[in-house]
Amino acid sequence: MKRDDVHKLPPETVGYRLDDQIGYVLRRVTQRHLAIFSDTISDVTTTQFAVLARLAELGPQSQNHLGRATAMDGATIKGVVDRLVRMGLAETAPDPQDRRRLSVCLSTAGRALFERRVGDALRISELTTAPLTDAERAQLLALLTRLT
Amino acid sequence: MKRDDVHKLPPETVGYRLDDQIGYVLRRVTQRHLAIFSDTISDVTTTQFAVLARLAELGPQSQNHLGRATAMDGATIKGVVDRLVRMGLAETAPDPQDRRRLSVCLSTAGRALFERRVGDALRISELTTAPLTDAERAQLLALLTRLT
DNA sequence: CGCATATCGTTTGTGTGCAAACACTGTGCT
DNA sequence: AGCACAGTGTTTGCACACAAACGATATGCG
Repeated sequence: MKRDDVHKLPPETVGYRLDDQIGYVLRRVTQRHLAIFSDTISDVTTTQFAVLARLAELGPQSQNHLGRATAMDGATIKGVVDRLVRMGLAETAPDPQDRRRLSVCLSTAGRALFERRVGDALRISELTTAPLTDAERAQLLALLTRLT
Repeated sequence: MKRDDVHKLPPETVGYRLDDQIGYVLRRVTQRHLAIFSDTISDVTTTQFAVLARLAELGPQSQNHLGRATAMDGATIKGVVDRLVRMGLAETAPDPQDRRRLSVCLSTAGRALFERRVGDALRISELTTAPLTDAERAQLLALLTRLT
């Protein structure tokens, strides 16, 4: 780095290594995880599966509430729900109690798909963390959860 | 969960908690990191900054090679480079040696921006991992790197 | 030399994600 | 009753991210 310094990196840039930045590493790990997911579960995406899981867990929800429960903003959850409805995995209905709300629930096919794939979903989490021991796995999850 | 089991979660779904799945946690941590980044550096996005950093580090690169060096596929790196060029932060030129290649390099403004923001970028990584101690920070990065 | 193969860049289509603006509905307060 | 305010859903615009298909160019091998 001292000699032949063609690109003239100034002193300020010393100490910055892209590969050590948490954001860059997060992006790369996410990429690998998404690849593992789509290799295993090809009918829905990660976010779509998250919505199915929450609906199975919580039952019918308003679209906005569902978005908060799955960490998606209004515009995003709308797109996801629209696609799930188009695929016949979810159904929507206006809420008679509150006419602002759009109630979202699983269809029979959606529930069946979720139950059929839950095992695969658990295996995907294991595959993603396969290079780690069980203890390290738990540690990683604990550390990441604190950054939420 | 035993009584009044309206949503009839079958035995298969026992043991699946969305909040414990590595993919879901990764997505949430990434969301928080992106928010911190754009609060601190508003002129470029995380991926754009990664490209600037690599160009500063490696010098002029072909577009495809630059994509591999920043973990982006061909379609993605093209979009990022196009936007950087439009913003005047990068420049492209045909490679005389290999006419398939499009050589990409930093502009003067691009280099200046990178040097001006490197300190902020480091601070963003610290802010993102602020809930952790230094030891935990290092541990997290080491664990994540093994999942690349 | 000529051809198979690989690489490079581009385009199109689909699916997240966020910000901002908008219309409509509910609620609380006066 | 009336009005301000908050919540809900929708739309638009921008920015990744990947798959697939395509044309152009390079390279290696017979």
